[in-house]
Amino acid sequence: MSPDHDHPRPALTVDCVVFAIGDDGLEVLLIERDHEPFAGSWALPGGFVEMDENLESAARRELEEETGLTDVFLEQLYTFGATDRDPRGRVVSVAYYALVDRAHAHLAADSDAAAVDWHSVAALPGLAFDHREIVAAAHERLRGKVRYAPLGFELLPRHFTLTQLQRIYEVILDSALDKRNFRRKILAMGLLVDTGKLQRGVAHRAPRLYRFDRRRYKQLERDGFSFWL
Amino acid sequence: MSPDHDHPRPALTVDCVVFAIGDDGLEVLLIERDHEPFAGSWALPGGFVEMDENLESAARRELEEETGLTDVFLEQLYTFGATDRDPRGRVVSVAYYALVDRAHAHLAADSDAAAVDWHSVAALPGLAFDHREIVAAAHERLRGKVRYAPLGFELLPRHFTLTQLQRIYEVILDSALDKRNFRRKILAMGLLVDTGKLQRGVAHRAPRLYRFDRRRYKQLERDGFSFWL
DNA sequence: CCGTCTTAGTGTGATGTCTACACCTTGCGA
DNA sequence: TCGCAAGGTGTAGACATCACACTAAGACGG
Repeated sequence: MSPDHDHPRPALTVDCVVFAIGDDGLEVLLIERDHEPFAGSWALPGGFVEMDENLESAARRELEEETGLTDVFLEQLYTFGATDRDPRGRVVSVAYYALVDRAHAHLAADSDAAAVDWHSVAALPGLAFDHREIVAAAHERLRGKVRYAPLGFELLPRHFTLTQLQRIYEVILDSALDKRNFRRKILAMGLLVDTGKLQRGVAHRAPRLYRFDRRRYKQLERDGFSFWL
Repeated sequence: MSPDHDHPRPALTVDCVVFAIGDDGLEVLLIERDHEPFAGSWALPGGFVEMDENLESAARRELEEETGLTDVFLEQLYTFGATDRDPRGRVVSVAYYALVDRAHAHLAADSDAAAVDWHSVAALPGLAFDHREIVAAAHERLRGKVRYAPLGFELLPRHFTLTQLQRIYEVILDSALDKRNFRRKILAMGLLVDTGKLQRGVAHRAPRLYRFDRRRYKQLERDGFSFWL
């Protein structure tokens, strides 16, 4: 029994805005489209939702198929449904954004795409569909949410230095932060654990490595604590 | 040319969580369903998206058809797509939340609904589909966002007293606020204009009426100001 | 092995923000 | 005109934020 058997339905897709921090600041993962429409253009990884999978599963599946990425931080962003956003007809797209550690994200282009690559958010190429608008919405969400949710850690490896973490915030918030104030504040939250290890192989004094204590964060959150940078 | 002509599509609906402040605190507008599934249950106003309307238009249309409400503050909340959320088959729903002034919202039940009425969020009846989950998500969004966006004003008439405004925040944040501190802070933002009028017909000293200066807010926002309560 | 280079790591004082708190004023209605 | 109920107002102490500069340690090259 169909809910509206005599009723035409929009097609439903998911799209993923994958962010990472690179040498050029904030970057987004794009694929080069192989097929029409917009063959040859860069676009967000994504595709049609299957009938037997929920939306987040569809986003994760498409992401893995088109870029090789798995086990990433992924959160629903917004649903885009302008009637003219796809030249093929009515297509509504549920957009997600993901955060990954660029250095540890090993990419694998898929048959549907000619290429997969990182692009600086500050200098995007022309994008297919309304994908530029989707990236802009994701960027804004990231800027807003990074201050009150522990998102920064998702862009780093499990063990990281405070300087690396500070750089994440400086890139996302697009402003310089004071080293001493930053360290004091972030350590005062009690969410970072000193692993006791030092970063090796750098041509200067070796910095301490920390990790984010997710368990403790969830605990504190339940008790009414809120992350604030 | 269909984007996926041989591909089955989920049905697509919109649902609206309409909030207002009533005597019992935060309230939500529900309709009593006339038809199966869930005939007789309370549910959120909503319905199927037409092929030639965008998502927000669909939400506004359904809201007007089922409750009579027009010109409300409306913002997209989240898209719910669990495969089993509708017993009729695969239905994905884009949820919106709306804020209205309960005193000035004149309701008109529609043919699709046996009744339309306000219900305290603290004591909801059993709801159809996953609508309880949707209300919970909307409630959480409202609690979070009311602190950094000027949403409170949407729940009041154009002209309001500071005590009315304070009550809005107390109800939503579920905590008592200090009168002097609240007034100082909210007036310091420079977003309220004293209309020069007084509220009449109350059995005590007549309070001043203010209005929210939307134009000035947009101006300040562009200049990097951010609302904060 | 010594010097140089580069980033790590650390404390304080001044300034602004937040919090807690109590009383007089005003308008209405009895 | 008296009582009632909410309106409207200031200050001091605690706390958080900001600006700011030097020494420490490790790597590398000569």
